[in-house]
Parts: sequence; structure tokens; C-alpha cells
Amino acid sequence: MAIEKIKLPAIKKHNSLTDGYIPKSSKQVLPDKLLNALYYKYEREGNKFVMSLSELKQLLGLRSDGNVERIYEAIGILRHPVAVKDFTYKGKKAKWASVSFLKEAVRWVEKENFIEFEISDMMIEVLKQKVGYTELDLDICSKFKTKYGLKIYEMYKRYHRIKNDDKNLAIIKKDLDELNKKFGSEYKTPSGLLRGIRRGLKEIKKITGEDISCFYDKKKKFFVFFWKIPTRYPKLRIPYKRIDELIEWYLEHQKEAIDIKNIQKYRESLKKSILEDEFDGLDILYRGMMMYKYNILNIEKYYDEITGKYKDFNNYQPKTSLFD
DNA sequence: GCCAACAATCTCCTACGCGG
DNA sequence: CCGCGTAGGAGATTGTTGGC
Repeated sequence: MAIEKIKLPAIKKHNSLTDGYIPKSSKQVLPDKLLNALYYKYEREGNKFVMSLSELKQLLGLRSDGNVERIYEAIGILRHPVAVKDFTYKGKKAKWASVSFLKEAVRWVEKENFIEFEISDMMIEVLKQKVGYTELDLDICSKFKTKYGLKIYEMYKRYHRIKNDDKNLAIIKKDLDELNKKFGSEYKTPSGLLRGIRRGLKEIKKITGEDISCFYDKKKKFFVFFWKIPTRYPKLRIPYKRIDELIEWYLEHQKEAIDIKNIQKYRESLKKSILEDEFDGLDILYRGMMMYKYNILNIEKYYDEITGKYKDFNNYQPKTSLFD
């Protein structure tokens, strides 16, 4: 069936946990990936939820069997307490607190293939206040094998379009202490840390294709990360009257959408991201709709390469033979 | 000091067989 | 079907050493 050729973009997930506000994850990426996966569930289902082992493995990007011990270990790390200062919780101001991200995780005998999680609301609040939101794509995050790659990628997503003097270049500066904290390392010299950074940048390039560079400024004593800011397209690139139709088309072909509890709210968030041109894979989706719903083959006729905008099409010719 | 090369250890992933 | 344990390999991580 032709329709299977359309590759739909993954739903975006928020992640506010990118700045090392978790216990030192030593040499592993897994606790970081687990954090992303749990936050993803938290956003959808609140602070208590059950998750099957297979779903968890999928979210962590583990394809093989027999990783249970490693998962237990990662869960253990997220239960370590962290000291946090100066935040507001439920209208009250706190000076200091000792909090752990995960309150408890249980695997009951009677429900063997599931793990029951309870996440700390307070910790989520702290993280939101301290570091804000970063949109991450779990499908991409789960592919990382090195903590350097994942951490730098999270930073990259967070400061993706950061403003600088040079409008075409995003620049982030961090000193040795900040990065040691971020990576959970204890390097005493910049050169040691640079090795890991280079490996991470190489991995990011391999996984996402994004080109990020980094060097150490010896005089000012900080690391400089920089990348080209992609050219901005006009905000709305498809005809306005096609937006709702495109969302319906997306939902029809999006298996994950079945799990969404508040479908109307989800529709609104999709619309907003299309209006702001923040919807990953808009082109593929829109072209897919033109091609498979309307049987339009000369798509380029409606697309302006320079502005990235699509002209509307009027020739309504529904394809009737699609499912024959 | 920094860096490259070497080396020891660790992590991640897969394949396979076993048992429910 | 699912999960568990194990073995083994690729590659990641980190410490060390010698040269500049």
C-alpha cells in the first residue's frame, strides 16, 4: 500500500532536565535517557504511572533482551537525593531542599511485566524553574551511546536559535567546572574534557547530521561551542486553510496519537507548532498529503524553494484507487 | 602546561538457550 | 509469546606516559 511510504515525524517531548540537576551519572548514558523517558510519561500521565518493561526498553532505545539489571541500576541513580536551593513550590518559597527525581519504583509480582513509578512533583517544579523547557525528540535521544553526545545535543536543542552578535552563528560558552558538572566528570585540564567532547560531537553528527564545533579559549578559559543557525523560513509555510486538514491527516496516520488523553488539546498544540514553523517534518507530511490524498505529482510547482512556502492547490482530484 | 598514543576497564548491544 | 542470564565483541571512557 502506497500510504505506508509516508514517514511521520515523532511527537516532540519536553525536557527540562538538561543541566546536571541529577545525581552524577558516572559513566553511563542510561540514567539520562531514563530521565527523558520518565519525563515524557510524566507529561502525559502525571506523577504516578505504570510502564511495561517493553515500553521502557523502547523508550530507552534498548533493543536486546536481558537489560533488566542495567535498568534497575539506572532507576537507582534517579533515586539519589540532590540538594536544591531557592525555588517556589505551590506558592511557597523554599531556601533549601533535598529532593530526588524518583520517589519510588516498584515491580509487583502480580504485575510482573510492569514497573510502577512515582515521580516527585517538587523536583519537576525545581527543574522547570531552574532550567526551563527544552524540546527534545525521544526517538533521537534514545540513539545516543555516549553521555557526551546526549548532553551536548540537549544543550544544542536548548540554545538552538540563541541570539548573538553574529546573526548566523549560535555561540555557547562554558567553563571547565560547568562542563564537569554537566557530564559528571572530574577533569582537571581542558584537554582531557575535549576528548570526550570531540567524541560527542562526532556522535551527534552521525545521529542527527547537525554540525557543532567546539574549541577551548585559553586566554579567557572557557570552552566555546558554536553552530550555524539554520535560515529562518517565513513562519507559516503552508496555506492557512490547509492547517486543520493537515492535522487530521497527521492524526489519521499517527499511531501514537491513540494514547493521547486530551486529543483536542493535542490538536491545538500541533496547530501552534505548524503556525510557528516548529513542526518537525512539515514538508514530508504536507507533501505526503498532497501526493496521497490529492494525487498531486508535480509538487514542486506549488513549492517556492527560496522562501520554503507552498502555494495552495485548487484542483481537487481525490484518488479513489488508493486502497485497491 | 598540552597533546597523542597506548592500555586497562567499562558500557552497550546482540545472539543464544532456558523457563514460564 | 515474554523475560532472564550469560558470553563475547565493538567501541567508549579514562588514566598514564613520553614528547613538545
